[in-house]
Amino acid sequence: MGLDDRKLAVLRAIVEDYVSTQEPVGSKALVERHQLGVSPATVRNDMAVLEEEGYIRQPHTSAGRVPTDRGYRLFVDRLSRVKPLSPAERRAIERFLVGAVDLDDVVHRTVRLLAQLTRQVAVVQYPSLARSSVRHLELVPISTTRLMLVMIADTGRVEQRLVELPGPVPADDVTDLRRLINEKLANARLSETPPLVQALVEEAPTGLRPTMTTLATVLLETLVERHEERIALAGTANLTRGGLLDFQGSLRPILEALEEEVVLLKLIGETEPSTTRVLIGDENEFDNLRAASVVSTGYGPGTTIVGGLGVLGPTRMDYPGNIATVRAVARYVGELLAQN
Amino acid sequence: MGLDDRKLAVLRAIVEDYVSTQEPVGSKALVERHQLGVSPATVRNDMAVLEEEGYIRQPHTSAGRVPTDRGYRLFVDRLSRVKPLSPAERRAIERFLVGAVDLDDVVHRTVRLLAQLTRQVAVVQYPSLARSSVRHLELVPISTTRLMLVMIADTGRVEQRLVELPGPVPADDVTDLRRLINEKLANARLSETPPLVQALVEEAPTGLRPTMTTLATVLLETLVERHEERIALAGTANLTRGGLLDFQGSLRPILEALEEEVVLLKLIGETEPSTTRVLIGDENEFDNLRAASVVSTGYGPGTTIVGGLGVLGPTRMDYPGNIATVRAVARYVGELLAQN
DNA sequence: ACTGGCACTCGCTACAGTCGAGTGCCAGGA
DNA sequence: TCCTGGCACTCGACTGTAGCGAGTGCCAGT
Repeated sequence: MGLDDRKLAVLRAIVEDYVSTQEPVGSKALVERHQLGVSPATVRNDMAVLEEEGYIRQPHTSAGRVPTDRGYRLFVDRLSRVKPLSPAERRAIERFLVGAVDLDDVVHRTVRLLAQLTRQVAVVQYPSLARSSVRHLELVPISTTRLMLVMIADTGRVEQRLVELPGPVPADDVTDLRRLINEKLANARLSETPPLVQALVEEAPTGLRPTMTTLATVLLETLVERHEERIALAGTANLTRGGLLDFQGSLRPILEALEEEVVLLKLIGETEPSTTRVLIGDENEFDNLRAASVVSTGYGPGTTIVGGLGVLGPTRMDYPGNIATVRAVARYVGELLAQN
Repeated sequence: MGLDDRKLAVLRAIVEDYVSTQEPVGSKALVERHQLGVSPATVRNDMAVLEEEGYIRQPHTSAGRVPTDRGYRLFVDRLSRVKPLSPAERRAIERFLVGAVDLDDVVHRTVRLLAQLTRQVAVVQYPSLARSSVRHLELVPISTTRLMLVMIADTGRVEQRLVELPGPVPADDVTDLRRLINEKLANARLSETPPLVQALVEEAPTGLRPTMTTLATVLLETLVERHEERIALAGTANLTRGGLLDFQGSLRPILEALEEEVVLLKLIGETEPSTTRVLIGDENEFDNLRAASVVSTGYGPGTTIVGGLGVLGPTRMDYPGNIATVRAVARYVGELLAQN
C-alpha cells in the first residue's frame, strides 16, 4: 500500500497528460514529457502498483493508462495546488460583472462568465429565499379583488404572486395591510416568518381578517414552504468538446439531468461549509451523471452564503484551474452582492 | 414540370415514411406500405422526376430517397393537414397549465409541456415588454439614496431595477414620485412611454427634479430602449433522439445557437401575423441551424400577440403534429393570460 | 532498486470479397 | 400514352484476414 513520492509523481503526470491530451498515456511518453529521472520500465512497475490500488486502469490490454475516479480524487486531494488566476482572467471577471442592472442580470452574466472561463457547463443558483431576509413586501392592486404581492429580498431577489382576494378591498385597506405586513415582516429571515405570519393574521383588525388570511396563505405556501429555488445554466455546448470521447458518446443522460432543477440544486446547492466541493464521477448520487464531475462552492455577501455556483464537465477536466475559477467568480459575485 | 397527383402522393409517402423510420425509403418499401396502386417501377419513374425537381435526393447511389428541404416545404404547404390533437393531449395541456402561481411559472410550465408533447426542443418568449402596457410602477426605498424601481406589466411580467439616487430622498418625496409616475404612465403602452417620461421630468416640482431625472433615465434605458426580452428553453435532451443521425452527428452548432437569446428571438419572436410559421432547414438565417426546422407562433390574450413560442428539431420532424401542438398550446396560454 | 531487453497482446487500419437494397433503363403490353 | 416486369449495375454495409505498432509484463543483469 506504500505510495512513495515517485508513484504519486507518476499519478500526477498521468492525470495531467491525460487531461490535456485526452489519450491514454503510456510509460514511454510519460518519461519523455516529465522529468521523472527513471526509465520507462520503472514507471511501468509503478503503474502496475497504481493500477492494483485502483488509481488508474487500462482501457484495453495494449493501451496506456487512464486515471480512475479514485485517481482523480487522490490527485485533487493531495497532488494539486490551486492554480492562481492569470491577470487576464481576473480582468475578464471584473469586466464581465461590471454594469449589471439587477439580480437577474448578475446571475446571467455570472453563469456565462463561468462557462466561458472554464469551458464547461456552468450552473448558478439564485440567492436562496430560505437564506434571505425580507426587505420589503409590496401590495399592488390589480383590480378590486386582485392584488399582486411583490416580495423583495435583501439579496435583491424579487418574487411576485397574484393573489385572488375573497372580496373587494378598498385602497385604504390595502395601505393598512401593506403597513401591517411590513411592520411585522421587514428584515425577518424568510425561514423564521411562519410564526410572524400567523401572528399577523391573529392580530389583524376584524375587517381585514379574511384578506390577511388569504395573503398569509399565499405567502407561506408559495414563498416559504415550497421555497422556490431558481437556477441559471450556460455552456451546454461545451459538453460537445472533446468529440464523443467524454461521456462515452451519449450526451443524452447529461442533458436530461441538466434539465432537472432538483438535480442541479443537489449538485451545487448543498455547500454547507464555505469551502469548494469537488464531486468526481460516481461520487454524485445521479446515475445519469456517472461520467461527470462537478466543482462547486457557495457565494454570498461577506461570509454568509446565499446560494451555490459551479461547473460540470467530464471527469477528465482541469480540476486545479476550474477550482480556482469557481472560487474567484464566487468571491467577485459575493462582493457585488455586498455592494447592494 | 407537371407534378400530377400520384407524384405528390409519392412525395407525401416518402416524407411520412422517412419521418417515422428515419431511413431512406425505396420504391419497393413504398408500394408495400402505401396503397399507391402502381408497381415499384412506376414509383421509381416518379421518384426520378421528383429528384430532378429537387424535392428528394439520394444519400448515395444505391440507397433510397430522402426528402430535401424543398420537399418538406411542399409537404407542409400542400400535402398535409394539421392533425387534430388527441383528447389525451388536450387533457395533458389543461392539467399541466392549471395551478400556475405567476408568470414565471406559466412560462416554465408551458415550455416543459411543449417539449414533452412534441419531443423536441421548446422555446417560449416571455411576454414582450415592447408590446405590454404599464400596470403599475412601484418605488421601494432600499436606503436613503437607493430605490428599487419595480414595474408590473399588464401581461404579469415584473421587472425591477436598482436605482442609485443623486442624493438622499425623504419618504414623503418617494410617495410623491410614485404618485406622479403612476398618474402619468399607468396603462400606457411601453413603446409609447418616452414622451410621457420626458414630460414627467419637465413637470416635476423643482425639489424632485434630480431624482425624477435619474428614475427617468433608468426607466428609459433599461426598460424601454434596450427592451429586455426573456426566453425559456426546455427539452434539449430531445436533440439526442434519433442517435447521431439528425444533425449529422454534431450537436455542437445547435447547442451553441440555442444559447444565444438573440437567435431564439429571431426564430420565434418575429411572428407578425397570427399564423403559425414553419422554417425548414436553411430557410432560417443561421448557419448553425441549417439542419434544423422551427415551428412557431405568437400567443397572447385574446387576439393580440405579446410573445412567441415554438419548437425546434431536425428537419425530419412530424410537421403536422408539431404545428397542431404549438397552436394548441399557444391558444391555451393565451386564454390563461386573458384570465389575469 | 533500477534498467535494458524481449516476447506478447490487442486495437487499429487497410484491403479484398460478398451481399443486397435500390436504381435506371428498356422492351413489351394494356 | 402510360404502366409493368425484367435485368444489369452501383455502391454502401458487413465480414474476414493480415500487418503494424503502441504499450505491457517479466526477467536477468548491473
